[in-house]
Amino acid sequence: MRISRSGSISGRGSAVGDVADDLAHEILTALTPGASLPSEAELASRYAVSRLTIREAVKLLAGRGLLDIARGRKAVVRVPDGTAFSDFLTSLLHNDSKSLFDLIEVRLSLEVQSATLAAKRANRAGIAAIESALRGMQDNADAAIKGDPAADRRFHDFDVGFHEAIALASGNRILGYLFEAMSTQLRHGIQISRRGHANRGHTLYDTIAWHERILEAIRAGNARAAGEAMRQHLKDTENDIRNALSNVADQAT
Amino acid sequence: MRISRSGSISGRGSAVGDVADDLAHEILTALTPGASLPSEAELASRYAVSRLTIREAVKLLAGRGLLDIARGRKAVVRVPDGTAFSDFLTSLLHNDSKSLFDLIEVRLSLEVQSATLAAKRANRAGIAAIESALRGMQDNADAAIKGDPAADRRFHDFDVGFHEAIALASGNRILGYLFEAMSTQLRHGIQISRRGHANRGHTLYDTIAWHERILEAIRAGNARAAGEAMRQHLKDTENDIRNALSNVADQAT
DNA sequence: ACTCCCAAACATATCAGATAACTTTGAACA
DNA sequence: TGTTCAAAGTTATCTGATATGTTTGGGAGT
Repeated sequence: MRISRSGSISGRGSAVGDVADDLAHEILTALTPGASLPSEAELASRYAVSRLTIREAVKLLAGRGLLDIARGRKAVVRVPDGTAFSDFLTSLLHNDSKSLFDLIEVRLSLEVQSATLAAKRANRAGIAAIESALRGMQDNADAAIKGDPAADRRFHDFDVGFHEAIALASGNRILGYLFEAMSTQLRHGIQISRRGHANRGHTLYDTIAWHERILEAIRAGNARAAGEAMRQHLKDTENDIRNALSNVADQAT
Repeated sequence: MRISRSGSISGRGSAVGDVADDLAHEILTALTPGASLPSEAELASRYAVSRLTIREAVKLLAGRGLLDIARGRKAVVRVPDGTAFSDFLTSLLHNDSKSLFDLIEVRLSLEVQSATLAAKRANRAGIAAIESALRGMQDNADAAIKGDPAADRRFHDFDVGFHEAIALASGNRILGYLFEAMSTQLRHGIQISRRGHANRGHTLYDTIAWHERILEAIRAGNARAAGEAMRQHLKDTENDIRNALSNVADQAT
């Protein structure tokens, strides 16, 4: 079986491919996320193929991220998210550290654009979401610095949430999905970066200060300033990650 | 079955998931693209499961774009490309025209970065590839303008090839994959854009002129100028697409 | 009436064995 | 040497059966 350029599963003479194509089309056009597919038995009789063929087609679509499968339950149409892209990245990155920095480069570009667009387009709700994430960081900073691991994790989650809120406020759905996928992949890198923070004497308050600056620019509708602040913030983060990685390398030798 | 955050297929209690995870790991670490997987029968005995279980796991990985399957042949490890991401985009875009412009926005950001990085990093071979694509456009422009459809298609292909060569010359593999995936999705939009060209009195030579400017900046190692030229070129393209779409809408009414 | 629990119905997960159809390979033949 | 073709290898699909998880509706107990 071949996956064709159009994204369809070439099913010339392949029952599984035909069924998968048809199901994919139906999922994308007629079904809403959260809806259930008919049972395997019903699909089998509808397409006049065996249950096995249906199962393989459904597996194929699950692999593409269109369906969630669980034992005892019908297959459920998946809410679109960045997972498929994240899987794609996983297939490319493996353990390559160059790929990590490639990814950071791409993220920088996309987040700068997110901030720029957010400054132009964010509505009240979008700005409120960004503010709320920032407040979460502020509320947990003290405890995190004192060594409370739960607060530390909350701080980190709000940090990611801040960036995600900006991606969403950009009004560009694709940016949102890409952010989600990349942030999954970067989670490891970010943890390294926070160790880097400690090494460089950064404090969580520095991070907060950067975020405040970004938020302020977005609130003021200053697209250029928002993008530039984001760029500098991420450049900082990138440097931290580089330092942390070289420290790890040093300790290894 | 669930797809977990790490991109692995959660196989808690699921034979298919376990096998798929293990195979995926082996594919990514031990096998090179083009290599064949063992036969289903051999895998079945290796994992001590039935052939069916192997088949479903393989289907899952094929859906994720890791394997190519064909009847009568062993499954082949796929050369990484943008297809998985392209499929992902397909599941998001369907027929939404807003999504098309979302995509154009993202592409602009990524291609500007590609041009910027290419100016910094492109080696002789990379620049030669860009030049070669540009030459292809120049060689086909006259015939294309005179109405030769084959030359017109070649011109278009070289146009895409020019942008792809820049993405590759950026030295960032992820940018290359993303470009490939997005260009598949944008093919339709680009065709509309070329109709827009005609409407706005643009000529293919204008396109060539833009490309020459971009190439010159890359050759000179002027990152800022390369990025800016690319940005303006794509802004132009975006406007053409907008005009073409509104023309289509006008004709429809 | 209301709540809790459990068994039956439903649905997926996996196995086993068999046939069909396609690809590759190597030996026989011209 | 080159071509043909049959056999072996491999995937594609079907049928039918068992195991295991989920949902649901009715009955027991309060």
